Amino acid sequence: MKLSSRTRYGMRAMLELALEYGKKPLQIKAIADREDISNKYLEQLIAMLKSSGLVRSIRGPRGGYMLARPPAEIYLKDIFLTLEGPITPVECLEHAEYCPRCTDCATRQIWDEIQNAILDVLRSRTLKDLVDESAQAKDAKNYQI
Amino acid sequence: MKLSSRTRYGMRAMLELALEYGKKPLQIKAIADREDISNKYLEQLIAMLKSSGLVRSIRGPRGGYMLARPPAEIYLKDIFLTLEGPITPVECLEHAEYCPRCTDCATRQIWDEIQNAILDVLRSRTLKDLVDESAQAKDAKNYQI
DNA sequence: ATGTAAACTACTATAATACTGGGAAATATA
DNA sequence: TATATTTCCCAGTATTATAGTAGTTTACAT
Repeated sequence: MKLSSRTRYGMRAMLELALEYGKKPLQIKAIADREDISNKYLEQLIAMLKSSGLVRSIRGPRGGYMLARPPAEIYLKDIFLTLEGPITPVECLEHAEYCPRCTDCATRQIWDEIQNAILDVLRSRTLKDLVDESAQAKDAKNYQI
Repeated sequence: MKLSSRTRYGMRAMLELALEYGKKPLQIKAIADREDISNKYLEQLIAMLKSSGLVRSIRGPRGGYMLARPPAEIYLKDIFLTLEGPITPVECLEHAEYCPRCTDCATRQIWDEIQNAILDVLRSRTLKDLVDESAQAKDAKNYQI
């Protein structure tokens, strides 16, 4: 039950874009450097986020990427689903054709609950929440010094 | 975010054992047949469950497997953790050494919440709950006919 | 003694992940 | 218009985990 690097990297990249929202476009290289992610790999992840409509891009010099909408309108669920794919612990949750195993149904309920528990977390938060938390964390750090 | 077959099979096998609790030991072959799981593969899964103390065995003819405790005392969390390993979406949740990425902290909170959401479901249920649900499902089916 | 069933060890195919590399297309700037 | 910059697109690869298979040994009820 580990998260793929795809999703971890992608989520962090989206947070970087959110922190820069309203300013100049952010280049792959800049994000990759800040987040210590392989340039080329990140490029592919951003492509996924772009094709799902979460990110826009500008080509050429001074180009880069930016969020397609304000951070407050981008739910973590959308980022997650784009990168990690559908959250379906078990096949028969999506394709509920005839289930030959009677004992499977009882376990299936559990997988269903888990799926919903995960989705609840991801639906309750937007990128703005992450931005705010980042700012708070930074403040707390500064006070410590 | 898919569940491994290991965990799906294992959970179903445990439910079979729970349904048979207090009766005669259940053989690998019987479970594998009922749940349509590879004999040899299931053998390995049961071995994991045995070494984590959830299952006992009797060798030789008329032997087989049985739950080590009553179904009501076996939490799904224990089965899950045995088969799926620790639920750690992100490394730094377990090994919280110095985290070099400030933006990672905000995302980390999310992974932590997800982890807890999953654990809450798995801690709230025992095998007995699954047995009861199975019985109910069977009843409902009989009424329909 | 015989057959049954668990226990142990080792091997293997497949698929997904996490990359790397090369070039083509767009575009701001000089 | 030339050039440098940056996205875009396509293809290849190493590593790893998963989901098995196979064969042999050990325990034990009859």
